[in-house]
Amino acid sequence: MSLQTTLVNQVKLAVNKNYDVELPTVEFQATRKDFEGDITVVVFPMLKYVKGNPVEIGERIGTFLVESVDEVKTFNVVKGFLNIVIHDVYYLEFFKSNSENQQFGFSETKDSDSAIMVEYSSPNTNKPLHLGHIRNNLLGYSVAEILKASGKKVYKTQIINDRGIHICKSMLAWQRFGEGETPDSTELKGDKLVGNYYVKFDQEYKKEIKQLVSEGQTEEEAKKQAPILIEAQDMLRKWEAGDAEIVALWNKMNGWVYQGFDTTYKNLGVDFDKLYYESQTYLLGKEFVAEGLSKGVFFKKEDGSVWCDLTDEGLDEKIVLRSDGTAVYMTQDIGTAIQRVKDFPDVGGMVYTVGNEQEYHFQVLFLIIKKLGFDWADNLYHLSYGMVDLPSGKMKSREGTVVDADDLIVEMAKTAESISEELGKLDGYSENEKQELYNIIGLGALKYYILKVDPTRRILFNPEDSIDFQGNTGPFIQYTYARIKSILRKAESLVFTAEISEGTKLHPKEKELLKQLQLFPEVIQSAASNHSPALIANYTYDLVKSFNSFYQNVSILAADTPAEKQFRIKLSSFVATTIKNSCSLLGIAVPERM
RNA sequence: GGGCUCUUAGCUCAGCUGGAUAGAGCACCUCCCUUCUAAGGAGGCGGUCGAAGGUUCGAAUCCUUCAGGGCUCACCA
Repeated sequence: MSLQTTLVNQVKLAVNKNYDVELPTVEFQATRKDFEGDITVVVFPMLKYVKGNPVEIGERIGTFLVESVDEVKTFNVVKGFLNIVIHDVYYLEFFKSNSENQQFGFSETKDSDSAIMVEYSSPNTNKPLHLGHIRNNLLGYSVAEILKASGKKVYKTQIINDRGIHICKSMLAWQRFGEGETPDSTELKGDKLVGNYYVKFDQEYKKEIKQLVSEGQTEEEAKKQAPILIEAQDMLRKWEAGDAEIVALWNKMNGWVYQGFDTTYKNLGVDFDKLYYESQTYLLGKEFVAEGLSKGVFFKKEDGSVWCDLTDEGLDEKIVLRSDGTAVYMTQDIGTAIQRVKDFPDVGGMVYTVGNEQEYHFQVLFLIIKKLGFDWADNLYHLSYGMVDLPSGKMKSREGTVVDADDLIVEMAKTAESISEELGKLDGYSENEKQELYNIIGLGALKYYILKVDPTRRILFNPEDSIDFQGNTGPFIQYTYARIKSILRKAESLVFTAEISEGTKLHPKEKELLKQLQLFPEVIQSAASNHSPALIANYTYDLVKSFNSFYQNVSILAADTPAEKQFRIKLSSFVATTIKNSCSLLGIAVPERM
C-alpha cells in the first residue's frame, strides 16, 4: 500500500473517531517550500462534513497520524493546512528499493491490456518535411514512448499520403522539365528533388493563369482552365485507371521521396512499426458506409450522396460518400481505422497526432465510428497541436518562409558547435566525437524547445532562443547528466565498504531530490493519460535544478564519512538514471561527457 | 454568424482534480571559479493572471458576458 493510501485511510479514521463522521475524500498537496513538511492535508473541504474550527481539526488529525502511522514524524497546522513531516527512513527505503533499478519509472507492459496505436507524421509525398512536421513527429514519438513507459503496448504508425493531385503535379513537372534528373544525378535528397518540381509546377501554373487572364478570361476560369492543371488531372485519372507508364513514374518518384524521408526520420530519431499508404487505403470504408446505411446510421439524399446527421450532437450533417459513389476523406478515415484494428486485433485505442485545423474532422470521425458500434470508439484521441510560428509570422510555403526539417537539424548542430567551441568545452576530443556530440546537443535543444510547450498552444519558434543552452533547455539537462557521469567516473576508482545505514540523516537537499525522484512514476502515468510530453519535460527540468542546487551545496566526493560519500554518489547515480529515462521519453539522447 | 481554442513578468513558458505570499528561464543588477565540468549556483528587480460580473470559506483555475489572436464550419485532403 502506498503511503498516500495509508494516509487517506488514517485521516478518515481520525475524523471518524473524533467526530463520528464518514469522510468521502481527503485532499492532499505537496507542502509548499516556505512551510515545514512534506505533504499537506487540506482541512477546509472537511468543513462541509465536520463542524468545527479547521485548526483544531487539523491538530486532532495530526496527533492521530503521528501515533498511527510510522512514517509520520511530526506535524504542524497553519490555518486550514495540516503539514505532515515524513520520516527520513521512508525516503531511504524508497531509495534502497529503487536506486539500482535501471528502468526506474517504467512500468512493465501489461499484455492483458489492449494496445494503443499512435499515428504521427503522415506527410504528403510532394514536398520535404518542415518545422511543422517536426513538431508533429516529436509529439507523436514522445507520446508513444510515454504510453509504453506507462505499461501500454504501443504500435507507432503513419499513413503516407502518396496519392492524389499533388503528386501528379510533381510528376508532370518532372516529365516536362526534368530532363531525366534523379537524386543521384543532382546529388539532391529525393524528397527535395520532387519538392522542387512541385514548386516548378506551381510556377508554370501561375504563368498559364496570367496568360489566360491577359487573353480575357476571369481569374476563376483561368485557374480551372490552365492546360497544365488539366493535364495533371488527366494524369490522376490515368493513375486511378492503372496506366502502366504513369504508375511506374509514380512509383519511381515516390521511391525517391521515401528515401529522403527515411534519412530525415533517422536524423530526427523517430521510427514506425507499421506504414500505411493512402494509395492502398483510399478505397476502404465504402462497405462500412453501406453497412451504416442499412443500420440507419447514415441516410441517402436524392442525388445519391450519403450523409451522417450529427445535429443531435450539436454538429451538422457530414458527407460520407459522394453522389457518384466515390469516397471522401472521411470515408477513407473510417475504413482505415477499422482496417487497423483488423490488422492488429489487440488494438483497443488510437492516438492521432494531427494539427488542430483538423479538430472538427476528428470530432466527427470519432462520433461516426461510435455510431457504427465499434467498442474501441471511446478510446480514440486526437492529439491536436498548434502551428509553429516564426518571428516573421506564419510559415508559408508560397512565400518560401518554410523552415526545412533537414536544414534546421544541421543548423542546430552547427550552432551547438560554435557555442561549444567558444566555451572550449570539448577540447581534446576527436573530430568524430565532437561532431557526434554537436548532433546530440543540437537535436536535444530542438526537441526540448518544442516538447516543453503544451501542444494546444501555438509555438513561436525563435531560432535564437531555441539554440539557447541556459536554463530550461535540452542542453542544460544534457550537461547536468554529463556532469553527474563525470562525478561517477571519478568515484569509480574509490572503494567503499560502508553500508547505507537506517540512521542516515538526510541533508535537506538530499531529501528534496528523493522527494522529486519518488514522483517520477506518477508523472509518467499522468503524462500518459494527458498525452503530454510537456509534463515530462518540466519534471525533468525541476529535477535537474534540484540536482544542481544539491551539487552546489553538498560536497559529493569530499563527504565527511565514507557512508555519506557512498550515499551521495549512489544518489547522484540514481538522479542520472532518472534523467536518462526521462529524456528517453522525449527522444532526447544524453551524452556521457560533454 | 455557429463551434473549438488561446490570452499569466519586457520576452519564452510552467502552474495537476479550485487552496497558503503567483513560479521558472531569458534579459537587467549584486555576489560565488586554489573546491567533483561556471552550458552552473545564491540573491535582487519585475505581475490588477486579457476585462467585467458570478459561484464559495477560498478563483489564474469553475460558470456567464465581453475584447483580442488562431483554427474550423467543401461532393478538398
